[in-house]
Amino acid sequence: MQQIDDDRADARFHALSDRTRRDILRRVLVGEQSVSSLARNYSMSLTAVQKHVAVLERAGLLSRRRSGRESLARGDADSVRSVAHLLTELEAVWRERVSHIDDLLSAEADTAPVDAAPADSPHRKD
Amino acid sequence: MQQIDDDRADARFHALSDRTRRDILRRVLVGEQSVSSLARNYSMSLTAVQKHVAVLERAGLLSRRRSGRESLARGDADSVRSVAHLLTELEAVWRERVSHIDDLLSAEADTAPVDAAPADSPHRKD
DNA sequence: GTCATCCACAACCGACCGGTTGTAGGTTTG
DNA sequence: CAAACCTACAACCGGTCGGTTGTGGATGAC
Repeated sequence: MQQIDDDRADARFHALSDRTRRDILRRVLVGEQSVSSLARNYSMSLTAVQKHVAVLERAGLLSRRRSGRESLARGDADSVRSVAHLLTELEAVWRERVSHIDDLLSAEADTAPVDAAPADSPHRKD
Repeated sequence: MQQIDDDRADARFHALSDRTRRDILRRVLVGEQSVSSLARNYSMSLTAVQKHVAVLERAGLLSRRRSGRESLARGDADSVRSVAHLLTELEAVWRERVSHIDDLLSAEADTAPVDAAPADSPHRKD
């Protein structure tokens, strides 16, 4: 279960670690695009673009639907948001550390006499 | 210049695409850790952890400082935030598309008589 | 000084990545 | 129908990745 979350996170970050894939994702977030129309933007083979789209699809960052002979890709804004959320949680760990330091400081202030300035009003004499 | 931004984004997403590296980053965001103390948390060689730390350092997600015989790693919350910002920008592209659709809809509403239901109240007779 | 600890670096290995070419099948279009 | 187009997939190739072992050099503890 946790394993699967990690798998998904691995896949999403990996999918985002290529500039061509990020560009493709940007385009399909704006609107549905066929694989060939996407491929026309890049100086690589159609097969290469197909593979990039497949990587993004496996990561859940886009979905595809078949319309006649073409396969239309649409970006999934929710999954992009969920990756951003992972990073926010990471950064939150850091913020908690800061608040923990605050706790230590106020504990210090508790044990110390009230006259001792609690480190955020350093030299009031100025 | 744009190239360098892409290089950096590639490196950061790549660094984040491994669960061990994400865990290391979590730990060094809480507080400085030596490479060996980090390595004790994982069932892999010290050299492997060294390499993971090096990848995170090259991506700018952590920095190191030498203290005696040990090398202490500290997470860089700003760089984590900057990656989150990239994703927010991506998602913003999607939101702009939505607002563009809103524009189209209101333009339609302008040209159509007010009585014509604007496609989101399909059959009121029900 | 001796010994344990921490780190760096090189070499190697199997697996995966990003890209190519080639082949083939389904769908429009004329 | 034939021709053009869009996609799928297999096979291959050089390079990178994640991991290992081995060697060696600083630094700290006794």
